[in-house]
Amino acid sequence: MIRIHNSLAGEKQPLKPITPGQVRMYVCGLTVYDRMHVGHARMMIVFDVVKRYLQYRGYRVTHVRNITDIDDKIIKRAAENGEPIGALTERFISAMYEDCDALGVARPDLEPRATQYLPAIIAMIETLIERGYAYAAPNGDVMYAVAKFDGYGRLSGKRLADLRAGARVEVDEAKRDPLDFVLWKHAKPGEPAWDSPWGKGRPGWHIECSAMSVELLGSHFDIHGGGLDLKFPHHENEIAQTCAATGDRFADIWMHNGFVNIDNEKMSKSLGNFFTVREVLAKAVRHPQVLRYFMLSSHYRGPINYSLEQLAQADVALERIMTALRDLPESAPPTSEFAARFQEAMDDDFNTAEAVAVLQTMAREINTAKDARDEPRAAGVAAELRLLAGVLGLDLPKQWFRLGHGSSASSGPSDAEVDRLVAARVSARKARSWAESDRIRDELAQAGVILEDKPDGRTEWRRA
RNA sequence: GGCUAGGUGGCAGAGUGGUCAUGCAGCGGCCUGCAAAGCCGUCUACGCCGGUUCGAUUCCGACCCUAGCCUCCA
Repeated sequence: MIRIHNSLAGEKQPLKPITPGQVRMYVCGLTVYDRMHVGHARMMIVFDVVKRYLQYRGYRVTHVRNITDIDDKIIKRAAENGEPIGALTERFISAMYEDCDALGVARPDLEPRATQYLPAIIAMIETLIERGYAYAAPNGDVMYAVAKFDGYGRLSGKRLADLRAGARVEVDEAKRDPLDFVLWKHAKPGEPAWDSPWGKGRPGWHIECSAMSVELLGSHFDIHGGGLDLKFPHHENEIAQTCAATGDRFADIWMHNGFVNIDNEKMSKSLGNFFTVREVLAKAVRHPQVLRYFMLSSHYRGPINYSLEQLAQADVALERIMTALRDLPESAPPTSEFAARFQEAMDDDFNTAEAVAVLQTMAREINTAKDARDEPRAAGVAAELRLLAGVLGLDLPKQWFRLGHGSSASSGPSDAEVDRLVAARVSARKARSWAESDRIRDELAQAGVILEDKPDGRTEWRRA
């Protein structure tokens, strides 16, 4: 039984798919006007792992992740660049794929874009007006009348009165209630616009997710996810829109991943304290899997503090697993003694930190078997380790030991040169010329290459 | 001000009413020509104050502190 923390209930609840054996999940994706940063990467990785694990547990998963390809920031950025909007969004959609592919984040099953769903969006707004939940404002916008929806605030634990009291009220003549939000924005001259019953304009941000999720998954589905910052108002508004328009329950479980912090402050565009995935992968880690391991080593709901030190720790920890797996045949039949503990951890609201601890325990078991010269067992546990790591999306790259951290790999000697020096040292050791042997080892150490002499006379090397 | 999370050993980070997180770092040992890797052993932990309990880091209450949301944001 998989239990998931449901933001709507404030507690863990058992996953009970509406259709047995099948999980339908909608995750709010990106607004494509810039490169992904590490915070986005966390969301991508978290729900990638959710999907992989549900599949591992035998569910068929339909994973929808939208792309917001029209909104104020996109329009603004395109204008700044003097670039057509379509060209801008295509560029950053490609960039998103590039980053996700590097991180091993699987593509969603369906990836709707707002601009492709205008009819569904407009239809939903019309329904909301018909049902009295929305109104056309004098300025041409269409607004959602928050007060009309009974359950407003349930997800985020807010009350309308509190919201009004604490509101830094933006005076907007078009709104009957300061908390009302826009469903349809009338177009200003020069802005991209679609025809609608209310004149030319574009959809508000919240309505697109309501319309697209209902269109693709129906008015009642299993999981709706996204970053914690979307809980209010975005998801609150989605619930208000969808439930009012369909009369159905919408998502049963709401999942929110925590933030990536820097110096204990949220990483975000507005604070300017963000690192893009591309620069992190290029400069801060030897392999994208290090970033994934870093994300997995703490719980998805809590905050995670981004720093080079933390990445270095993740690197060392992942290397321990790589080292255990080294030199073992991949074809061995896997053991099945750790899956239960792994599964117990993951069943409990996707406790990847605990799951990773199981992986580390397996690494120790492999090393112990190696020490005991029990190769079949070492290979068997290694095979199971690979299997379970795969469920977390860790693919354990073969080239790991050649990679090294950034600088040593790029500026040091080539692999061929290292191989040559290592061979020379093996000869020296055979002749018991320890001075020469140590000289070569020191030379390589200077270049960031660490040697390991094996009991059988071989010498392996890796970059630090 | 309202609401929501959280405060765990040198660091990171899980978890639990009474024997183990896990990784890194430290210390002692084994292994090694010496190393490296690995293995074994080992060390100071649960913000503060009360309460419940045979027993609380784990439950309850107050307090202090931190972060987030209440405005676009994964």
